[in-house]
Amino acid sequence: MELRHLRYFRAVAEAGHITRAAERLGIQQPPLSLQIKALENELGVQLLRRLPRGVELTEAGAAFYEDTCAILTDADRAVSRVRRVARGEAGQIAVGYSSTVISHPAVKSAIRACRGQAPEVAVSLVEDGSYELAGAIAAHRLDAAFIRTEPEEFPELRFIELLQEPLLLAVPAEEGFASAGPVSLARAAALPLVLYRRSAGPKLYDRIIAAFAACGTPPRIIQEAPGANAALNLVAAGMGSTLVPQSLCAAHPEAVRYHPLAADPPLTAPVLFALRRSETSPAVRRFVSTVREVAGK
Amino acid sequence: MELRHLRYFRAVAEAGHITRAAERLGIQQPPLSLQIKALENELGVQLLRRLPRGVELTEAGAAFYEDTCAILTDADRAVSRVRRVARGEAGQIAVGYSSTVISHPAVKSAIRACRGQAPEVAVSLVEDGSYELAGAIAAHRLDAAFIRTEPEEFPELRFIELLQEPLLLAVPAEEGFASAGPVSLARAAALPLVLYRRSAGPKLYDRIIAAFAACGTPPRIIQEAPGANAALNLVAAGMGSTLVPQSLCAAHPEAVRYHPLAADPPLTAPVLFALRRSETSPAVRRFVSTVREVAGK
DNA sequence: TCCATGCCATATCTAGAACATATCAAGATC
DNA sequence: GATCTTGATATGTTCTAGATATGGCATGGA
Repeated sequence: MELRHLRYFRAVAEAGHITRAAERLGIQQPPLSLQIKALENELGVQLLRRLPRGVELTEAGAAFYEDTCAILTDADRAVSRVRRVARGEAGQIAVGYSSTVISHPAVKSAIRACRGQAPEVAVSLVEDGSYELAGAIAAHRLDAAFIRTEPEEFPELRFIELLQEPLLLAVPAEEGFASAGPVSLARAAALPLVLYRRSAGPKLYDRIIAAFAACGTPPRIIQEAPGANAALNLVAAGMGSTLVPQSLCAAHPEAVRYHPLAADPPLTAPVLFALRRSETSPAVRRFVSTVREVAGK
Repeated sequence: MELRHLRYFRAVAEAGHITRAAERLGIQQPPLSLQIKALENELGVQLLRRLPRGVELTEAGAAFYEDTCAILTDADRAVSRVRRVARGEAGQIAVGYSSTVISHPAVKSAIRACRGQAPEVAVSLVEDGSYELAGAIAAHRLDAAFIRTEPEEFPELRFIELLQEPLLLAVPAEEGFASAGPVSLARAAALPLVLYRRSAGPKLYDRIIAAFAACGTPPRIIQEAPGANAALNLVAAGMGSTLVPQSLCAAHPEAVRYHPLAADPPLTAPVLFALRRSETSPAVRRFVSTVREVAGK
């Protein structure tokens, strides 16, 4: 049995005439009669009652007509679906993010843009640390990720810098400076600092330490936190101050005050986009190009 | 696109090798390669990545593989279903019954036997009067019916007498005879009678009247009821006595006493099975033969 | 009663497609 | 670098879908 038999049978069932169905199908009547008979033979079932005028479905034929229509529409749907998947308009992608990037408006709008452009792509989001995310991408558990720090150990991955955002000084509200204006590194160094631990992002960590050192005011680090969000929580609790990427400034609006940092060169934290160099999935490639487009990179 | 392409693609996807899939399919490798390529061309989508060892599915190929399997199993199911329908093992039938036959054990067991033999046949049951049921069968709204009276006006229908059951005398409990034994027609004639109206079943009605007349004791009919069940309700209310088919003797066990009728020849009511002479549906034909088998007719 | 009409079935032919055989090419493995 | 594995290509053969021509049968009108 082939789809041709089903297409022919459907046409005959709907026309009620073999001759008329043949016209609609663009073939002649005898081959259509033969094909229908071949189908009946293979099934071992009479599908049509031949009447003096036209044909009508038997009980079995009526049941088979239902299934025939379902199969043919499923086949059509499968064809259009595979084409959409090949164009990256359907499918599924798994995207990771580290906790300090998801609040950045550019990241949010990138993900929103993807959903808008390819609503049939199911995007699943996973939060984890930069290193873990990179490993998951290399192991094909994820397809891409927004991270802060570029791990060195993954030559098969590519990292695209989407943006640099300034670091802010986050101070407990009750100890805040009078003005909301910029604060110099020297003044910041006078505050007791909570900082995330170096292993969570050594490059930025070293840049911060070096910046303080450059203006002759080594910072006073009184507490280490596992990450920037944890450090912010400690600030909110009044334990000290810290430096966080600007996009976190919506956190703890009551308990924490955020001040721009006056530093030269400015202290900034990057948002990186990680993906496999040899990516084949059309949905992922489409996602990647949308993200780069939105970020202008 | 034909089912052949889908069968071939499924085999290749599952084997991961074109050559090995060709073996399983019982064809040679070159035509299989060509068929797969033809499928890819028609879809305009690359389904396979050709590797040094075998092939693997692309994203689009994986999506298409899912749909392919669904379509192929649907096609197989459609084939087996149409065969079951043709054998009368699946489908749907609409059966009618008049109110006084459904309680007969032979009717119940006939319907139960059909459900047991062809559980995939959906049986819908409709209650109505004998004339209405016959009309519905002739109009193809029903397929068959269990009735009491054979209407004359339907030459296209066949009526099979499944059984004859004796009539019982139903008497209000407080007026019952002392013994549970048979009651002669003459004694019954002394009671005030409730009888269903003649139009509901003229043949049996006339037989009853004639039987009374034959022993010289015309009955005293004090009330007419639309049918036997309604008459029984009146008996239960103490309005009088009536004659009902034996299978109704489970009704009103507290309020009504049932006595066999001593009459020669015995007064009996038939159960008829009505169906179209030109029935084509295999499910209905199967139902009919099961009913006749169970009834021994 | 006869003929015209409409529609499906049968017989036969042809062109195209599916499949087989033989061979090649590319990458992997030793 | 030789060999093996595996898919691609080239070419011939078989089978079958479809075309053409014709027959059969029932219906409807003259």
